[in-house]
Amino acid sequence: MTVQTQATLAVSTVIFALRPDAESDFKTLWLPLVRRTREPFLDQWALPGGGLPADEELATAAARTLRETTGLTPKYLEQLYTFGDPGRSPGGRVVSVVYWALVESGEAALAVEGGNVEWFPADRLPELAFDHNRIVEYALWRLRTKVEYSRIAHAFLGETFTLAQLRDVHEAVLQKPLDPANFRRTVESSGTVVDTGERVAGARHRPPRLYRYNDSVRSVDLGPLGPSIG
Amino acid sequence: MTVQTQATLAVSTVIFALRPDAESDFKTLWLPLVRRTREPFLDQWALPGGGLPADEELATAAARTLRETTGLTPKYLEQLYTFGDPGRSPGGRVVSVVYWALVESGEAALAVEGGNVEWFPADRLPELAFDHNRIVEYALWRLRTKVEYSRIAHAFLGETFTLAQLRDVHEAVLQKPLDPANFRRTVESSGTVVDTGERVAGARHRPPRLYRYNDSVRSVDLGPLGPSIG
DNA sequence: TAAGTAAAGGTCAGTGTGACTCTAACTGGT
DNA sequence: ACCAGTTAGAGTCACACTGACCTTTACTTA
Repeated sequence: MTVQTQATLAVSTVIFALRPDAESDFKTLWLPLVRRTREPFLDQWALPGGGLPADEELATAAARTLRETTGLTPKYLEQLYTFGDPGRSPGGRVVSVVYWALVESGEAALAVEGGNVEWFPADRLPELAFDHNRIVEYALWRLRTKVEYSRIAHAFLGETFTLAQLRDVHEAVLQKPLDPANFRRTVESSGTVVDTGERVAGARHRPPRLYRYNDSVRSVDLGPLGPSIG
Repeated sequence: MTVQTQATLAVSTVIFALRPDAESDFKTLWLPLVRRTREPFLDQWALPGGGLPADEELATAAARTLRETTGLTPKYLEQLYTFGDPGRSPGGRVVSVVYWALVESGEAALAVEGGNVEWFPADRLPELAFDHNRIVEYALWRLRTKVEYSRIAHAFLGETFTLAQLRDVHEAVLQKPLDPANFRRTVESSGTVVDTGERVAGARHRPPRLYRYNDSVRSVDLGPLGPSIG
């Protein structure tokens, strides 16, 4: 006796990784897309996602469909927006709860590339199915303007990292060079990272310190539920 | 032949207005709640909202249900978050796309108060139906921390306003006093308001200028679609 | 006409940031 | 064994922004 609306509920995920890019001075943001295997938009590229099962939490469904289609496990996952225009999908109406996620480079390399999954640079995408181009556009904007992006940058990195690596992430997201000295000053005084005491060996220069993300400094802009995946 | 999930889709709206408050030095945020007329949570207070009709845009449905139950037409309406925990509603699963809105004081006074609609101060709410307390909490946080809050403050005011009125809004949202001189400097140099050339008559002091919101300076954080109601 | 009040315009000191310089510490090549 | 090259990492300086505070202006009411 539940009221049935005629809309289908789906979840999708925009997930970013960082890759070197011949076209840019910096690393750039890439994202995996999935080729559609049925109508509508047969054979076109689309965001990974799927229908919402009856008893599954939204974020969980997003993470699961992402894992099933691409093999990726994001380090950061947050709700982005819900798209529900009648007419955004030919055929029945689809309301999509879209998540955005970040994955570290090592993990990204393990993705099940080939076949129906392929990585694309975020600012040079093909024409996607549905309104997915607009969705990616918005996710990019959110990533770049997120006040707290300095707190989530480490999601692109491993457990420990050098300040140069962290700076690389920021430069990639913002697509502009950052002064190393100023960057160091800002990050160190913000308290978001902790010196592990260790250093990287085997470099051809002074060995840089290794830092770890400071968990005790919690970000605030994580939605009402916090990040769904740690 | 559409895939039917077993979830019901609904929209709700958290809408704020500004009111004088005996408990506070500043005006405070108030919001209208609706008494439920059926199970679950019969007779408890809840956010205005309703089911999503098959062919209605999400924001439009939010605005319509708000108007139908409270008589309010918001000046600002933006998507807040989508809540979809299985178990957030006893009975069938409900996925709620929640909007948050602002209404100017004059409009707020016209609301169909009494009966099943009543205004409550945002920080002293009764126990609400479903997870609505948490939703209001999050909407409050969004309002207060919104980087662009200076751009939406005028949604509480009429077409023209004095800087003192605008300052009142900011003080109410932030619940702390602001230096009039510094406030003026910041606002004037930001370009968000325009001097109309007119002044308010009949005050018991130097007559203040009337300002108008500068439409050409558009906010950026309006979601992928921009504000749904102008 | 004096008193009271808020608008409106200013000063000043502290803070954070960008641009830049300089030194330290390592490696690889000769 | 030493020099050249490289990056880490510390420091300096000027400038913009902000909070606190002061002064003047313009109006109303008693």
